[in-house]
Amino acid sequence: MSNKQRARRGMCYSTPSNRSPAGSEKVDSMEQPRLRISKERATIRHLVEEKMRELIATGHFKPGDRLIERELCETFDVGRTSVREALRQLEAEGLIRTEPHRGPIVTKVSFGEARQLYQLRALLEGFCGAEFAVKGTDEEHRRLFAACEAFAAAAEGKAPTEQLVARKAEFYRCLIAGARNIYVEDMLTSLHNRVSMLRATTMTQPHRLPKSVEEIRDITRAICARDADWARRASITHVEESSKIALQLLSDAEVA
Amino acid sequence: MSNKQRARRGMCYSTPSNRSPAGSEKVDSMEQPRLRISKERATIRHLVEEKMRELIATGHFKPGDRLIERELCETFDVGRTSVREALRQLEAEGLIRTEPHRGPIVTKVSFGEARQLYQLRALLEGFCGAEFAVKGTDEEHRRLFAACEAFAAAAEGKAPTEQLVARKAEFYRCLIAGARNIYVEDMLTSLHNRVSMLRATTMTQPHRLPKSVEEIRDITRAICARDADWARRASITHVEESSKIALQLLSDAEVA
DNA sequence: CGCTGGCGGTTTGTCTGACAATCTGTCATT
DNA sequence: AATGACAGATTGTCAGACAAACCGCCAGCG
Repeated sequence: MSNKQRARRGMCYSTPSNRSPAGSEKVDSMEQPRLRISKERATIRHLVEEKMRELIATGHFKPGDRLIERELCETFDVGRTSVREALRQLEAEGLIRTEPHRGPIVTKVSFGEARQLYQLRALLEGFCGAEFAVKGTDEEHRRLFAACEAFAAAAEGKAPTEQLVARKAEFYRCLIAGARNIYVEDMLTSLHNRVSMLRATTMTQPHRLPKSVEEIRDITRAICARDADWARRASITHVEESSKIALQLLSDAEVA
Repeated sequence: MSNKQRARRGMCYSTPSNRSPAGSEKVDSMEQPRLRISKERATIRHLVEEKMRELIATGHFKPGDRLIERELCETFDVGRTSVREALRQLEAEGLIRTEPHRGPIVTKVSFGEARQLYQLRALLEGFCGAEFAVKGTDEEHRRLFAACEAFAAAAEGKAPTEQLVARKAEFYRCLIAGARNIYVEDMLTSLHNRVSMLRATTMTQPHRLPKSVEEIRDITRAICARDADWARRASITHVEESSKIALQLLSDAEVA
């Protein structure tokens, strides 16, 4: 029960310890053309946070589930402090909801709310597309194009779902970054987190993949052509198309 | 130093305890025509949260200031637990920023970021305006109109700044609610919090008031006329106009 | 038979005290 | 003057404690 704890304590909350067994060569020397070594948030609370986000996104915790502090402490083998602070963060992100004195539950997104979610997402991604088209550097355009093709290749090559999700996430990272607006970035990331929660309940439907690929290619083409209006429309269309399917599945699920 | 603490503890964080001394009759029977008794978030961390939000918005804590846990504990006379959890919330809202082992500081918004902030705000408020115009009920329109006139009256009657701010906030509450989109609501609220932080550093400039009133009236007129496009443009214009002034002041302040 | 009210178990909200890890500024050493 | 080490301050985290609120259950009462 507590020997793991003992083990961890003493060396305390140091994540990056003994991950590279022998030396510390490749850790932080030459690498990173950018400024600052990778930020590597190593606090326990951040790890818990991230883990829980993942568990919610993958459906391990389902909407409506109660999250009991003590259980979480045992699961992650950390103290209540860290768990509670992570919960506050997730609460602010909207992934969980806390009723005073009843504890946190995974947020349940109703049909109407899902529609609102997609509506806002369309607005913001349309904005990103348009801004990217206008302000993006050639380098960013190249990167977007590469991400797009990587996703397409994975989709056409019947890659495992997990990889598809990763590639698509990468594409979005590029797209969102292109807007050069940190607030939009934050908010879209938050929205995407909630969408993946939805997706976990509705499951993905593979038959939309080809269309999805085509839509994403269209967005990419529009942006690379620096056509703001086309890019906006293409981005919006993509969100609307996927929202159609998702909402359909959701309403089915809600009845059942 | 700690007798206040002692005093509060023992009866602990019970706000409504022994308010009715003898019996427990009147506790929860008839009252509240609305559904649910007022939510009354009585947890300490919420109070701390709110207080700190206010202190940041009013400029008592200025961008760049370090917030030291122990000091906050003493200031509010609460434990570290509550303070830290409140900090996590504010961090997620973007009002403060925490560097892993250096503690939280009030977020500093650069000129470029401020521009991004206003840009996004224009997008979202334009959306609200348009949606409100289309979907708003007559009742909501009436309420918006009332809020608008209340603000105008306060502005023209040289009311104290505090009241002006309150009235304008009320107007925005109506406007934002009209979009019937909880996500937009959350995000705009968050953006507004950050804007008030900016405003605290740049101060308000009274000579813009008449124009501001006119812009808000225009928004209201457009919405009540159910003209979505007009409403969007009017909302965007209002944000852009105030952003001009704010950015001007900000760039002055940044040099100094 | 249905409702009321009390009882106990569970969980949260909060405080305290402790300690390692990290950061920062200062000061002595070279 | 640059460097490096030490001390003080602050955060990150844990464990333990306890009041308050919630929840389900069961008995008693009309």
